[in-house]
Amino acid sequence: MPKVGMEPIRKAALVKATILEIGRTGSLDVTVSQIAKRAGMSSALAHHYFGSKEQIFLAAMRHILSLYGAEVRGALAMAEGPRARLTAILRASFTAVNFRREVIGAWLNFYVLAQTVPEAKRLLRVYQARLHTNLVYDLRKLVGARAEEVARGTAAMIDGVYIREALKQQAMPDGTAAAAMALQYLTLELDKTE
Amino acid sequence: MPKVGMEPIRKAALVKATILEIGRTGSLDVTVSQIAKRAGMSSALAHHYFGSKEQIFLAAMRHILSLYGAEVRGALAMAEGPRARLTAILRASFTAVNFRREVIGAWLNFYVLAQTVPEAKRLLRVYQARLHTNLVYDLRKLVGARAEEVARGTAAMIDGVYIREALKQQAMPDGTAAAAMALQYLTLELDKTE
Amino acid sequence: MPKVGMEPIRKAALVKATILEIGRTGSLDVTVSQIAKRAGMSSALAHHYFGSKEQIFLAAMRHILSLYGAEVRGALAMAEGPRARLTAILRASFTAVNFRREVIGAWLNFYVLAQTVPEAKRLLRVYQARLHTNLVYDLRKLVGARAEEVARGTAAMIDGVYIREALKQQAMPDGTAAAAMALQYLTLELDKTE
Amino acid sequence: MPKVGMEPIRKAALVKATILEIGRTGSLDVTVSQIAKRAGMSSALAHHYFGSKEQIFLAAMRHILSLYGAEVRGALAMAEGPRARLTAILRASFTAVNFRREVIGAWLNFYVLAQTVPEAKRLLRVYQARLHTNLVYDLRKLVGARAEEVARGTAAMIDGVYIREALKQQAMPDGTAAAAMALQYLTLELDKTE
DNA sequence: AATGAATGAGGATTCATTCAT
DNA sequence: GATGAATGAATCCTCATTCAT
Repeated sequence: MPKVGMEPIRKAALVKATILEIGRTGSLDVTVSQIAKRAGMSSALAHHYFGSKEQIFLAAMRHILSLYGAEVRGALAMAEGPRARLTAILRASFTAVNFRREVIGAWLNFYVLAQTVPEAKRLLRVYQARLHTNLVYDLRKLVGARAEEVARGTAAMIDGVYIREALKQQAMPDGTAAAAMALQYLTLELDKTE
Repeated sequence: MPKVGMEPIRKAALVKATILEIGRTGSLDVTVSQIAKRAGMSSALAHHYFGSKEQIFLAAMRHILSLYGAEVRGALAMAEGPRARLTAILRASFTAVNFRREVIGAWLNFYVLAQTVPEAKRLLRVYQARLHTNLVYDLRKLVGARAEEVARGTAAMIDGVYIREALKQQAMPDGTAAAAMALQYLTLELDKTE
Repeated sequence: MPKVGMEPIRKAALVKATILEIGRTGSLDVTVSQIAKRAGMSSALAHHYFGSKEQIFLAAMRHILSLYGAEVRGALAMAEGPRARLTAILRASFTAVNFRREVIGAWLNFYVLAQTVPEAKRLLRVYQARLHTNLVYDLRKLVGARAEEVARGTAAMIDGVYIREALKQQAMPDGTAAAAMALQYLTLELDKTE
Repeated sequence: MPKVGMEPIRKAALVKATILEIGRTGSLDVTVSQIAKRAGMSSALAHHYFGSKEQIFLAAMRHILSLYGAEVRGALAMAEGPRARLTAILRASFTAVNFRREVIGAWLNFYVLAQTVPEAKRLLRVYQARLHTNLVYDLRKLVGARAEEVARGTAAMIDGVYIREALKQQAMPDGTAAAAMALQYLTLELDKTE
């Protein structure tokens, strides 16, 4: 039996290792060798699969963004009514899957990567656009014309909570508390207009 | 008598150049040579005055943080009453001096630097602590026990607005709009309790 | 299957090149690039295998010391009786393998290296201790209580002859004459007590 | 009053500082700045007086060699008879002035310098030649034809004792013991022929 | 006389990337 | 598929030396 189907396994291992390494060091100054080592292979193989370091980073970004997207979709599927849906989106943003030490560190660095690498910027904008659309969709029903504005505020709050968590560097981020902070803002906006 | 007194001039030029370069490239991957060149001197001289690249970065951070501090102090000096003071703090956060393209890019990267360099983390924490104290001081009078919570929310909002601006990369950041977004949150909190 | 097993070959080539370069220039101010070039590879590869310049130097030292050790052991294996053994040790010290231009130059510089690099000092002390032990072992039988003293004198004489040879810088060191000088001292000591 | 006559003072201070620094670090990798700082002046001034680092080193060498020469001359002046004179020369070699920590370290490094800098080699050869002449002069009367040979052996012994002391790096070198070791060899040679 | 200012040249080290096997 | 081998390019940093004052 030929060793087929290794590609997705290897790639997944590299993506995971990349996030861990970026999260661990808190910086993009991670070498391909470090990543490959943690993924249990040679750096040459990493290049073989991804072509370049930049592509490895982008794959890691896509992974995190898709994890996030999945979490949000899952949460939305169970929520009934605009308010519940909005709450679900926010909660999903601070789930244990997303609001982990490494992921938070990676997140911050992806913002930096986006300053340099166009594709990274594009990815981040896609994420922002989706979040915005999702928020506006339900906000429209609750705050009408102010939906856009409130959506922007909410998104800013989410990012702000993330970035501040990155600085705390405590062992275990408290997703619940973080979600509460973001929810607090949203609630104020909603209750004001209701 | 030797040519004398260049040190502060050179250092200031380097700090300025550092912020410009970090802002321009949107990353800490800036070489000392680039910085020195932009500051109109050799990289050797940059090292002579600062000792290391890290120290150059830290000096740039200190500069930005002190600019920010000055702006806040200046605004506070003219404000009467807690509400006006809180508004002043927020407005100061998005003044033309602080909310410039380069500075925003630098800000983001300083958060990254703080993940690696202890002194950078310390500086950022000092900034956060000061902001927190300032906010709580006036919030106490307006929202009482919830002061701490609201202060944290406000700070998160400020950081969130900054980080999102970094991604826009438009020619001229709109400080007024940014301030408005942060103020909106604060207003909601204040009006709720009043 | 990758090209494999180059490490020992490369390392050996680098060690040899290091000794040659130090011997040629008569100083430790040799660049890794020079060494690597002479060894037929890039300086990056030299670092890859040794990690640092210091490690390259230490490897070269170990090589020379082990050559010396082997020479002494070989000579001792064929010698019968304490006097013959002592003579063998001295002769081995000035064998063609050891008493070469480059090796003499390297030797001197290793003494300098030992002033700065602890591991180098340790290596040199190990060499001295072994020589001392070897000498004392046989001297004890011939001069009894004075063995320690005579051993120290002999060792000093060996080092002295080496250092003076370094200054001559003639094309071909005369190992026989050098050995004779050291033997002369030893003979005097032995004959005096006999 | 103009500040005249500073030159010899400055030069002397630099020479002293050079020996101290070389002795302290045990290597020639001493910067002009370090030397100048220890001598209480700027590195620019050091260059002003000596022209180059190499010249500073050479001046330091000359100083040490002349100290040594003076010590020997002084000792010879008081000695009566060939045997006493020879003893005096050896004793002078390990006087407190010469056999100091820094001076020993400097000595070793001057041998290294001599490998690179022709003038340094010349100086060292002059020293060796003088010592040789001095020794032979008196040895001739005591051992006749063997004078040359014994002189070379004695000189080697002196250098050997120095180099080994450099490795000990103990706080206070024991000049008396060192002298005794060299004298022991000489005595053997003399007593053998007498 | 004296020094702060300034730099060019160089050197150790790192790393993404390529290649032969 | 997989990796050890190999390197060019880059970067930080140091330092002897020069210069203007």
